[in-house]
Amino acid sequence: MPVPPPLQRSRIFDGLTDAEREQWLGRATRVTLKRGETLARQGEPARHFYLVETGFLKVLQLTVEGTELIVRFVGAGEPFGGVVALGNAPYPVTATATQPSVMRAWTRESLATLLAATPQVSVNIMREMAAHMTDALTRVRELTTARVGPRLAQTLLRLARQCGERHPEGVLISQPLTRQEFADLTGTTLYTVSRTLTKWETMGLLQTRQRLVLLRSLPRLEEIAGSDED
Amino acid sequence: MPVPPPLQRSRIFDGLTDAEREQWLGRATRVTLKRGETLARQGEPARHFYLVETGFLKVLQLTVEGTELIVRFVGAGEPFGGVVALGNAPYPVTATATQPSVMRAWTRESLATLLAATPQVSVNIMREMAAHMTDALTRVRELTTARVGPRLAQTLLRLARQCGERHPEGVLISQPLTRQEFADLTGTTLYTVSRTLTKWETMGLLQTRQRLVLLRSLPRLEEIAGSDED
DNA sequence: CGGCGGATTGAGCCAGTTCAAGTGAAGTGG
DNA sequence: CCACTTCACTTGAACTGGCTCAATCCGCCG
Repeated sequence: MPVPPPLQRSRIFDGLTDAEREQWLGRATRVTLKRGETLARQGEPARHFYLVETGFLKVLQLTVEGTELIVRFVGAGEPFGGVVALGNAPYPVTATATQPSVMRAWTRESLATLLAATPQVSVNIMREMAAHMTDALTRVRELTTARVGPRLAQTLLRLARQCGERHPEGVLISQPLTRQEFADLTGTTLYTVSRTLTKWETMGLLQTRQRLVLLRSLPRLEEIAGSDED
Repeated sequence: MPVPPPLQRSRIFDGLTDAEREQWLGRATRVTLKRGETLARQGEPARHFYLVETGFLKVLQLTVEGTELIVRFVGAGEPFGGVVALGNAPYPVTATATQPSVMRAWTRESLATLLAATPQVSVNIMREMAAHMTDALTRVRELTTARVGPRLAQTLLRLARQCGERHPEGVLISQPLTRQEFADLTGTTLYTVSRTLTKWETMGLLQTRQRLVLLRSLPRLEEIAGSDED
């Protein structure tokens, strides 16, 4: 069986030989998720390590009071649950499929065995974690300093990086997101998002059609993101 | 030579035999820092992995514009630079001693060798990272939802956990911090911090003397931290 | 068609920022 | 030992970004 392309390219397997990659994939089981199904629930024991083969996950953190924080999105080739599956901590977040998705899953035991054989993968997992850490700190810094405008611009640019698709007239954010979700990601209200996006649309910076956003001028958005005005 | 107590207890060495611990410490060099000296600078190649033997580090992230974010404090027994020393990424943060400090340092090469011998340590390092990740996400969530009062209370409680000292009348935050630093940690201004702390002082929740803060009622601070009022 | 989830837009308001002035404690150098 | 500077903190007063609430609109689906 040929290895599916998105998994071939996964940065998790950087530095491995094809044989080693095969060895990993051979030990994995397949999990399919319908749109809206939950892969892992915050607080449950972390029994598996996952890699997205196709589809998209939304990672949430919930508070005791019920407010939720969108932590990140996980696309094809990206891992989920790497750290916790090794220790025996529960999942610190909830992961839900935002579209029909196929995952590869490894049990804690397989993971431990495979990591012992190919320790390079733990370095790769740590690198991913470090990147997420940097992202989280960037969000903290933005929230403490920047105004809403620049923050929203940053959010759009980050999403473009995470799930952007080339498009004749710019970059399309391929995930359909509601104004509320943009607001959650940016740390504001859906009203302010609506007003700001409308303003930018009239300025020709972007275009929205329903829940999709097409960025038409990355440079000007970057300019806004870096300034302290909007 | 006996192993110094703070390193004995370090969670980084959880699950290791005494012999393995000795093996780690035997490969480490000692670095001493004066107050204000910088151990690692953001952007420089990460050549070492460190463990604090005595003292205290302040970890900062700097933006291109020069604003700085206090990421966390690192006390005795805690590691610094764990992830990046494995990949070959540069340090994503700057670490400065806030008091005279002694560090244990391992080169990338030693680290790789030792981790191969005692893989449990990588699990421990990942666990630390996961904890920091959770902290960062908690900060993000607070910044997007909570008012200043609860956030400041959370900051005080977090500091108490990170560097609190038992004291006859409560818990003393052992690090001297300016109002500006509290403001940076909380995501507000030094003026608001000053006003809020003054108010809480008159309510008997805490006491400040110069740059030190003594928390006199953790339960009431937790109550404020969890509410959406102040 | 009506119902429903999402988006827009207007108006008012307030938490918290900003600016400004003043106090006090800790250095520093003559 | 005392003037002078510096740094941290407090407090008052005014301003405002963006939140809140409410009304309305739009597109989709059964």
